[in-house]
Amino acid sequence: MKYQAPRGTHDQIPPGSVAWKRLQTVADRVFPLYGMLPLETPVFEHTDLFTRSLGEETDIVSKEMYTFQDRKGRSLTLRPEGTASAVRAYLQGRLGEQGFDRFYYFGPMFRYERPQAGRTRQFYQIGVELFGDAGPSSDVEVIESLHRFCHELGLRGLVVQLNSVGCPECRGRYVATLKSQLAGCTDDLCELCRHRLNRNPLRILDCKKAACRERYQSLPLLTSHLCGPCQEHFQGVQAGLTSMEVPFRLEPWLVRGLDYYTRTAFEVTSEHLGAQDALGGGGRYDLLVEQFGGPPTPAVGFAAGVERLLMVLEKTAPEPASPHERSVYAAALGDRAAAEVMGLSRRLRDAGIPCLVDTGPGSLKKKLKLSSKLGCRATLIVGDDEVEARRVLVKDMGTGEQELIDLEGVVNCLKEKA
RNA sequence: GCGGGUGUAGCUCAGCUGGUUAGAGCACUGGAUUGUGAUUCCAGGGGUCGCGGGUUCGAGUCCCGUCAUCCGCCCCA
Repeated sequence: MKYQAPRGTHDQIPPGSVAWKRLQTVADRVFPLYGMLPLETPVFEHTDLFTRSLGEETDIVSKEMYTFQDRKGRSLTLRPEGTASAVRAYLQGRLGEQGFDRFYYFGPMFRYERPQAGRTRQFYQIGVELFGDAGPSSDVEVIESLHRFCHELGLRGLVVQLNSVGCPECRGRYVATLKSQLAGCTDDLCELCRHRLNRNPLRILDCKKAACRERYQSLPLLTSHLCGPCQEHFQGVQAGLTSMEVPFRLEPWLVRGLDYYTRTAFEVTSEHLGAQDALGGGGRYDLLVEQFGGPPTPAVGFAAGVERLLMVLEKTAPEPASPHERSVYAAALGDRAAAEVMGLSRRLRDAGIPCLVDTGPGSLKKKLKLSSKLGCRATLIVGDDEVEARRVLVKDMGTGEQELIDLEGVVNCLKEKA
């Protein structure tokens, strides 16, 4: 074959594309339950939008962005995440002024990384963003919507990992103590952590190396350094989750990678995913809207990885039914039958019954084989005899039983069986 | 960005230290059944051995490069 999809990209093709579409259908049902409305933004934006909101020091900005110049020399970037675009669209469309302040989105994101299990260069996220409410109930709604969505998809046993990263004031004070406490023992830290200590001190808490983790055991927790209002908010989120029966676990070391997060940070992981185990995550970003030049507007949201959700589903959920389980296979034998079958298929579709028409030259054996392989629930057999008698032979592909039905009665017969 | 594994039929893979026409299972096509699938039996089609170069009398097999993929690190969805 001459061409293949670029590195780190994938087609969504049958049979997997059926589950892919189903996930979108579930999303379209679940998120509107929270008053969230669909939001779609361009897949590319001005590069500044991302560098300024995510933070120059983050991995995404420093080494993972698909940045290019257009023909007029403007620097554009394929979006690596959805929140920055959502905030931009929220402000540009003056949505807040119209009372639109909760949204959900589904679409591709792009990061230039080395592909591996659960990581591709183009991947899809489904996410929500809530604007304008500073109170903990928004955090709870966002987290509960993610939990409900996963549950509706068929994922079980997921636990939300929860933390608070405070606000600039209390986090700043905490980072200062962190630095002073570690200043004397930088030699004990891994190379990466020494680097982090200067660039992005909070991230050292996230270090996976056993030696570092042990060293950090004795450090004070960020959550015990929260200022009064942040502490109160954090408590409120926990109380809300408890009363909404969303299972969560406090994870004091959880630090989200992007600069814009304030207060609530959370993540959902799965043990079925290997090294890339994050299914979704999010948090509060109370300062981002203002930073973009909008009015002070608190906000909270999450993003989940579509491919990863489906990977876990595939490993844990029962085998999905055939994509054609509701369909009927209409097999015509001969030209006269073909005309009859075409008319019949129209009436079936009018009645909402999916119908695969086969008026080709193959033998009945071949047609039945295909019907069986595709998993159709029934095969309608129409040959010269049936045309003559104004009847259709309806064969149930599960039981093998077949029955001659009046042409006029076929639709009703199949409706009853469905 | 770093380290390692793999690439042979549509799919899953076998192919010993280099040696003649590269195999199996499943799938596909045809037949036993000229109108009956998911079980059986028989026959058949299908391969630039990822791609490019090198070593050799000879390369699927060895070497180099390249592309893709997988696993780990980093990070995240």
